[in-house]
Amino acid sequence: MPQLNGGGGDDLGANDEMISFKDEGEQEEKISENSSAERDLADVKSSLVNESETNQNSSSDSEAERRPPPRSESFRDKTRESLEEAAKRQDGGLFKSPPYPGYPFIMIPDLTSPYLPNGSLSPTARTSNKVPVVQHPHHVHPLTPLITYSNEHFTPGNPPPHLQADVDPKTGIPRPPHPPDISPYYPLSPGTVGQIPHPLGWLVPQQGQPVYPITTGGFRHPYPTALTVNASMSSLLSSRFPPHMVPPHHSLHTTGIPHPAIVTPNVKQESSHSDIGSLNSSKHQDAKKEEEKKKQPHIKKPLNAFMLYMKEMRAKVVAECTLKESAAINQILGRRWHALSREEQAKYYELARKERQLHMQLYPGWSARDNYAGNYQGKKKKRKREKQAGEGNEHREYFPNPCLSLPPITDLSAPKKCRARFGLDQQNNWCGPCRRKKKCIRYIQGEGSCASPPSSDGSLLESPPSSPSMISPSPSSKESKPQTEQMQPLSLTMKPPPLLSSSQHQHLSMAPPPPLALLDNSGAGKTSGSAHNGSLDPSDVSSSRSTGSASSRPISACHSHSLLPSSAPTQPLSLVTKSID
DNA sequence: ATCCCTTTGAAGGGG
DNA sequence: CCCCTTCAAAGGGAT
Repeated sequence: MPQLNGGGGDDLGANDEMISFKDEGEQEEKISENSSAERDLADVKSSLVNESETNQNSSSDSEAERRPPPRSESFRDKTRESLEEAAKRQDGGLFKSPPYPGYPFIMIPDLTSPYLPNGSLSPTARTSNKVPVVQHPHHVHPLTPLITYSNEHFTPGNPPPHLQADVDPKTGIPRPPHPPDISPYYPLSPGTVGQIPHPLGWLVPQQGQPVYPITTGGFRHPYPTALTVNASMSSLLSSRFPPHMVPPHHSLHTTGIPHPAIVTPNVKQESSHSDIGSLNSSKHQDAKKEEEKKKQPHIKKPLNAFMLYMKEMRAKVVAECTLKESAAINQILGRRWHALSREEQAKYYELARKERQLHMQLYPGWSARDNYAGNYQGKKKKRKREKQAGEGNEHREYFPNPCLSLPPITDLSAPKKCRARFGLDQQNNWCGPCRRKKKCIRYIQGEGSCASPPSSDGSLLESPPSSPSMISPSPSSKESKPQTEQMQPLSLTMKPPPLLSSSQHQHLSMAPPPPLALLDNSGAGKTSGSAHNGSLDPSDVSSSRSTGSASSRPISACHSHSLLPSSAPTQPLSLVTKSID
């Protein structure tokens, strides 16, 4: 470890990644210290971090490791600290047993450089060289092991015992998180059919062997830590790097398997067409081809935590709600996301972090900007959503789904956050916090329409969790969170549907009360709330995005009516939707 | 055939 | 530094 900075950082350590969780990254560190929640988080993270990392550290000298975004680094360092602590606390140490069930083995690849961008080794070679660590029982691509994410999915063969659980009872085959539904995070271009539809499929070194499998339940596997990642990355680099993007050395290995993130722009068969094309056009086409060549395949952005979560959960939601419309589903997912416990979210954040890291390594030169409309051929135009000022939101009640059955809150009276109410165009009218992407004062306070009735609306079922931050005044409360996971499903499940009314209540009842959250609330306000753990506080997050949340969220409707006690008022209710009444 | 919708998070750019 | 915009997934709906 590069220096753990010692103890100093314990607390902070936890935070680092937390940033993601926190809405603004504000403060809180201090507060959090005490909170057990933090610890939990820290633990989680620690768990996430693989020991290997520590090992790596030793090797850390290599810059490669550091290469990763500063953030990550900081994160690591911090995490390490936290990790260490956690380790002490938990196992006493290393993850003797995998923190997460899914974690089959620990890889301890040799970081030394192979992967480094500079490095030019062939993956295989590297792996071979490297530290053995545990290998996957079955035939896994050598590289695969490197990535600890989860093996489950891939393992065609037999999953490790602990993994068994994930195995689909029916088939007996280890199943991917959400079976059929989930598509690889990075869909491959049509041509690449062979690829595995695994959420993190693109990580898979070779077909069938996804590197980052996601478990159904959520990512239960410990994330390998940078180490593994690096290793995996290196392998990936060598194997998948798009030539153009790849530094010379990397180009060496081309499996030919496109990285999920890489999408060939509509390219599709144009090239072939061109071939076919008449001579006349040949010139033209040639030109085109060349251009295309120039144009690099479209490399997609790495998925963020929420996107990963969506991928994983979408199928469930669809099944539960029978909805198909993505917009509606996404709303639900958004709520569920907020409902997730910190731990759960942490998993996704961690995973996302890794993805970003990997992505960076794979495509060093890539910039999100590259994907902006027009920057690459594939993309057509940007969708600009300029919703006209006020209008947009208000009306927009996009609510197709019965599950969501809540009445769209179309009318003005409906409480909305400034962004929703006024729209982007009229930001002048927004309250300060909204402008800053913070919690809407008006909305919360209840000024005008903003005020909150919404909170009341039961929609909160899920929300409770969402606002955990608010809620939990006491650290202990945090612990309660776990429920959320279980709960989640409930919340959404509305199958009965459309007419849930009575049933809804039931669900509601089932739904986890907002246990955590409500209490604390705002006072602490965002600061405090979020603060405690920093990162995870969903509420903050939501708040940050004043946008939609405030506005009606039909979804919640699914369940119901509000459980929330008025107590919560201060909180942003972002999640709350209008009650059916 | 495209874009929109919807969600959260990340990143880039402008002021 | 703050804020805004765009994109990532996804699939029905709208244009």
